[in-house]
Amino acid sequence: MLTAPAIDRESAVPLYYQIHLHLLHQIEEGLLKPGDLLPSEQEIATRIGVSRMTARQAVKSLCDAGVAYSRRGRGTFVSRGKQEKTSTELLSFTQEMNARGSRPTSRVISFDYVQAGAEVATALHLTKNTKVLRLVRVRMADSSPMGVESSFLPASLFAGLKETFDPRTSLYQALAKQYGVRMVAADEVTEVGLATTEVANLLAVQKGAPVFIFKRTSYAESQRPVEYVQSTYRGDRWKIVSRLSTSEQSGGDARRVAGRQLLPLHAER
Amino acid sequence: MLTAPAIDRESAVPLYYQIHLHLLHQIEEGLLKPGDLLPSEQEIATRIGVSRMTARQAVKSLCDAGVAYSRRGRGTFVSRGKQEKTSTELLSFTQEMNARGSRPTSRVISFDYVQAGAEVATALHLTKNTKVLRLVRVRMADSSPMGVESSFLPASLFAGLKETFDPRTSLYQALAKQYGVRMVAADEVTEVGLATTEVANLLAVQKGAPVFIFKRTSYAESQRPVEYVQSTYRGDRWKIVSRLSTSEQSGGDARRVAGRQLLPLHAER
DNA sequence: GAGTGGTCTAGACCACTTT
DNA sequence: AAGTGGTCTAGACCACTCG
Repeated sequence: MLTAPAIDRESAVPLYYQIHLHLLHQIEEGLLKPGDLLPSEQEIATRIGVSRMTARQAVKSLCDAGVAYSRRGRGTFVSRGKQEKTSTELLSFTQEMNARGSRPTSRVISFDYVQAGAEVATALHLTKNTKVLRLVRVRMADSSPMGVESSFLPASLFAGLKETFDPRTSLYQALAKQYGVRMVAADEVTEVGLATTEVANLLAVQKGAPVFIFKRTSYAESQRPVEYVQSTYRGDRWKIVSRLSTSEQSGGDARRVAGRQLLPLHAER
Repeated sequence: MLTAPAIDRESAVPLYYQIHLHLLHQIEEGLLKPGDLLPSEQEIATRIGVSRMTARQAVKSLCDAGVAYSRRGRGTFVSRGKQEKTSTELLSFTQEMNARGSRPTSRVISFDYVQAGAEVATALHLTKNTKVLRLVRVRMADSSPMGVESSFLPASLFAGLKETFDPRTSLYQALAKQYGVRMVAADEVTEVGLATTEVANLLAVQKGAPVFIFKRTSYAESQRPVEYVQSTYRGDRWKIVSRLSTSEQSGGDARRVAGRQLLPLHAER
């Protein structure tokens, strides 16, 4: 009933993406339920008055997002699973907490220059003892501590950052605005560990409590590593939610991760 | 030098995918290094003699795989990072270990019918106490225990499986062959925990050692949940490696996971 | 046989980046 | 101004699935 009026050819938003959003909206509203058949590419094309390639691009982007999946000769179906909010967000603490209605805050523990140790130097492709800027923050949700994050940045790349940056604000925004540095990729390693005495005090847990340990190296324009972050998050407050889907391309057993979320746990025990 | 001869128009392999493999090969061979510019879509099209849309599809599929990334007005660049083997495999214990040259084996602890508890019943959309088939295995690499996996399957869906299935072989292959059941998606939750006495004995670690806890629900044709797996993996032997890339589509701060691997750790401490 | 998604063509215009 | 990727068109043939 509201297929045609939902599309605006004058809009700056690409047609295929308008169709994408339109279908996604119908799924979120429950008009299309998991397992339901989406309109065929041909039907979308004729109903909305676009070429089939454009309709196809819209459907393809839904599949890429893990919201639907296609079967040759049969059609495209709505995937099952929590379509809670956007499903491909990840790991930005502030965004994540805002999306869940908690108030994210940070307590700055330290913001200073230190010499790179072996691990930091390797990650940032520096030589040991090179000067790096260190920012240690306790991440809190509604004044309850959730994790500790230590960020390391090459001091040479961001001259003056320590003087101009307010460590209570967004580091990523500051890097983009002041230095034109945009992150394009990151490698992240997740391990498990036990809370040390120091971390236990900061996070208000028992020493020896299980914790997530994240180590992330972020790259600008995929060339130079510009940030290394070590994070320790409370194991009793977080879980990682992944949505996996089988890879169709060129058959086989490979899988890919369609979406992933780091979620707070219900408070227990 | 070997652009044209690498493409075979008579092959059943799609043109765009042949081009994808061709470029990937050049990257793996080091002819194209991280940060290097790929040939433009127009150049690929004219050099190989395909339409630009086909060349574009090849480049797009490389970007989808996290191997490259595009910048409007500038070009498409090779991503940095480990292109070790295929980068989008995940979590199939047997594959993972084979790829790393370890010999994967399993020790079957139990293979029996049990009544679904609350957690299993919820995950499989059954009522509590429904009969389910349970398969508990210790996963080993070179005879060293790496994790414990408990699989639960609705008994009603797989009548006779207990009698015909050899629990030392691949469960997924058996489901596909005997019941025509193919998994299309899965939801996975990763938590951290401490080894219980029972798990500690099976995994040969100290009680209270940190462990990964995976809980995965797999769906057939994205409709019915057909398998629920609880896994406990040694925290001193595994890490999760994720490759993140910024999402381009319609600007914003969202990220997506391009690839993920569960890797064994070097034995330490 | 009718309908579906998968692939492919040969053009086109645009916004953006670099020279 | 030239080159790039982003989008879009209006067709086409194919392999596959289903009734």
